[in-house]
Amino acid sequence: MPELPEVETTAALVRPHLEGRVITGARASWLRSLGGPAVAEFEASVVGSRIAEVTRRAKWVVLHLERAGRPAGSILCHLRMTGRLVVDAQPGHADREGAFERVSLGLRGPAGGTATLRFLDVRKFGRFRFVEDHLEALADLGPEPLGEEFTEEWLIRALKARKRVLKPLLLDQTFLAGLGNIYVDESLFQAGLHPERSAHQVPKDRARALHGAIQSTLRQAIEREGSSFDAFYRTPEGQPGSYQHLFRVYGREGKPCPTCGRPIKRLVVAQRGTHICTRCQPAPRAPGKRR
DNA sequence: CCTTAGGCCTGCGCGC
DNA sequence: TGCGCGCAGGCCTAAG
Repeated sequence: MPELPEVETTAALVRPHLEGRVITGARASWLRSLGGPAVAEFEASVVGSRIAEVTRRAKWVVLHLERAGRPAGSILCHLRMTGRLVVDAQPGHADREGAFERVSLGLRGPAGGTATLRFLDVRKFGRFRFVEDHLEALADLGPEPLGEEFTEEWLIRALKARKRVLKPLLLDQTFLAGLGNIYVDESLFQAGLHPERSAHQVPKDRARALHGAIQSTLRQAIEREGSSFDAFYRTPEGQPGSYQHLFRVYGREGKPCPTCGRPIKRLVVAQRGTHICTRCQPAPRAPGKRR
């Protein structure tokens, strides 16, 4: 559950269980998840801090920490492919999911109640790390697609300035932060753009369409709490998101295009499975080839 | 600057 | 049923 809408959903769902609680302990069973430091070092950085606020930036969940009312660094969590955050009211019950726990934090509430934040991650690509300065750590990210900076004019100029293939550019988090494979495919379809077009050749009206497509796709996905494919990967509350039912092209190879009825094609662009309607998203003219 | 291949990991579904 | 293969929502690195 790893693109912007799924991360937004995750942050919203853990927020009420985390804000205001104090970290009383830390454990890690997969060291790479911590992204560098040893467990003891990580523990020393976070234990005793209070989680003041839970926010999202791009595909990162940010736990803002405080000590004695002053900022004391952040925990940055990236779910990558299979990461999940769950909060248990009762610490440490060993169920099926327990096997995939990589990091956990013991928590104490203002009223004294305890809980456990668990970072679960089947494939171990995700990260759960402490940083002193989250702004510095995330400085390379591009604008938020639902933020103020991301305007039609910004996108028109930004596309014009880049000589890159459209899909990998949209997946590049330093260009625009938060899109992944699913929402890029869905947005390009909605905008009528072929994923292999050159960014600088996208006409203004298509760029405007893309801007609208990205925002509406993400907003609708957030409304439906993201996309969930199988029974295992779910929101922290155990409920699947439902946006997958609204996919127009992603994962729909061979099924009819919702607009024209032609079968959806699957191709590989920049090593990523890519889904398009060849009629609604016409291919770019091959270089050197006329009419 | 850009692009591609490989690596990181595990589990699932498919065809044989 | 079992086995090998290809696939997966991400992203970093090295090399061309």
